[in-house]
Amino acid sequence: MLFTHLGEAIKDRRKELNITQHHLAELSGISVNTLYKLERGQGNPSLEVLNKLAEVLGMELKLEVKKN
Amino acid sequence: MLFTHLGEAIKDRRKELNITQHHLAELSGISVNTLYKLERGQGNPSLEVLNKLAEVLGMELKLEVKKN
DNA sequence: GTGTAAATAACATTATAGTGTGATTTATGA
DNA sequence: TCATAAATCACACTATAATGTTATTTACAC
Repeated sequence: MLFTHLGEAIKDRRKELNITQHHLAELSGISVNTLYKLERGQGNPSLEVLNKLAEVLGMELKLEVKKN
Repeated sequence: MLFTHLGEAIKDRRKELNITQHHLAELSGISVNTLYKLERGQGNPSLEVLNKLAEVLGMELKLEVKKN
């Protein structure tokens, strides 16, 4: 529930690139289980996992001061 | 080494707001140890920890497609 | 509708993040 | 210089992320 947002961003990007969970997991060096849960907003992924996925997906993780 | 970037962003923001590690940890509901390691680029923080900190610091975590 | 691949799911095990405690070191202000 | 607070660090314990295996369900091409 908490991380649906990030999970969907990853899923959308994966679909965009037309690769399967299995394939993305393999390319990123993480397990399908971890990816599957992440995409569904379950679990609490580590920064390492997010970074690995971001790299393969051509994405970047940013931490910025919120603008009003 | 891996996560120096995020760690520094958090440390800088904390300094900006003039609060101590102890205080920020308390406000965020995480331990000082976890925060301390994160700021130093050690460890591998979970998304939950990053989100808790981001909220207190008035920041947001974004995952975006990299632009060239 | 049958066969195949992809996604969803449960579960036990292993690796490790997160915590609490206490000690040491580094600022910092009186 | 002395006292106090903040930051750094080690370490053992607990909670849980990540994995591997297997099974089930869903989607999709033929």
